[in-house]
Amino acid sequence: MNVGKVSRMAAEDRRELVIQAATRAFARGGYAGTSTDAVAKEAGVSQPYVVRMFGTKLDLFLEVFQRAVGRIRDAFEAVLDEGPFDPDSEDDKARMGLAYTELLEDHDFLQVMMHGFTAGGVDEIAAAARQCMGEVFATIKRTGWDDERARDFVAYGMLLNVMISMRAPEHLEPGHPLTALTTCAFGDALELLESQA
Amino acid sequence: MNVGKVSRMAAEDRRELVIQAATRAFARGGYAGTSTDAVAKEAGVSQPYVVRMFGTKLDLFLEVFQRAVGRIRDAFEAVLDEGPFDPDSEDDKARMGLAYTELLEDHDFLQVMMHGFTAGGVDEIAAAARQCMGEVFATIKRTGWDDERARDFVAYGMLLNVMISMRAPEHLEPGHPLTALTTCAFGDALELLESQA
DNA sequence: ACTCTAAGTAATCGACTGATAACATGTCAA
DNA sequence: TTGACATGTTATCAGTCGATTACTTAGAGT
Repeated sequence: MNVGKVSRMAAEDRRELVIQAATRAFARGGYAGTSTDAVAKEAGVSQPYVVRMFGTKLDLFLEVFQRAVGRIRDAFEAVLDEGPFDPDSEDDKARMGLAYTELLEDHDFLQVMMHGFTAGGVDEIAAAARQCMGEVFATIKRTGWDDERARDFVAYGMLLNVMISMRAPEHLEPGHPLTALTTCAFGDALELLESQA
Repeated sequence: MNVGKVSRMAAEDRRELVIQAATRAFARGGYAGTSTDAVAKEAGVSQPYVVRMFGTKLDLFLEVFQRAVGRIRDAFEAVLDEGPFDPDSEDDKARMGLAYTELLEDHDFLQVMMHGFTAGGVDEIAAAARQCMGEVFATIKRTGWDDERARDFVAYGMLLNVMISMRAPEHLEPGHPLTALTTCAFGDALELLESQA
């Protein structure tokens, strides 16, 4: 009987698969709230295999977290690399915003990112969060924006992250005060989000 | 031998004491990362007593979370209640900002708030987060600001919360990209924060 | 002084957690 | 074909978790 039997796979491919499963799992429960067994079940492998592949649960989370933030940084860098960027152009600013908006489709890694940012109680996670946030800010500064403008851009992104983490776009009750904030914050991107809630 | 013996106390007072201890504990570890025993030790009572006082750990967290957000809402309401508020006045806007800045001294309840906002994986916490965020937004709207201005105000607050959660103000390394963001985001309030790090 | 209620603890439970060790097997090179 | 290594699993463990039960005792009211 080999029902459900997992076919063998190159370790590197399997690792990739587990990281993506872990992203989904950690997105839901955060670092402390997600067991290595939950990750294993999500990935369709055994729990000890997950642990042995990454050493410890903390190492796994750090890898998942750094990838999540890296994906955002890459999206910004792609915009900056695709041609000259005018710091005074509203169009170019919109291009940066759009790059982020497109990422909103995948809730998982945004939530992982927020879990990492708020896990100040675990020293190694907090240190990684500061490092990653610094890198993202450095990338955004490549626009030529001054500190204040870059700061406001990051702040707006944080608002979107928080709203997604509390699943506001999936709960647009008419008349609820939060609905005004949600529609105002997400704008056109809202339809994009509803379709896959 | 009655060393360390806790003197009796009215249940209401003890409850208040446990809630404050729980705020400190949850600020560090979040909901999933904090045991009821950790709360009990912080409060100086036994673990079963903590559980029986609040029913479940979830009920305790919800109470702590709602108090934390309520404290912010109250700070804003105090500004709005102290006299007429001109939505076009930069001074009045600064008064709202200052109300928040003053709260930054207590990291604990800000971190609890962020843990609640990002705990989307626990339905009841996410629902409470949406409710509380909606109330805060409704309060801010009492300024007379339009949605966009209120949204930007909230966004800025979220950035500060995130920076505090990752303990950026305590790690101002010269040359690190994050340092620019931190100094730019906190401004004068930074000295206030360093002194009690 | 006595009693009765409310404040608080000790003991304990089954479930779960991350991690380790031992074992099994598919697959590729020779 | 066969052997050896990489890919996986099963079994297991000590520690921790939230919660329940049963017990203790301080202290207000009479």
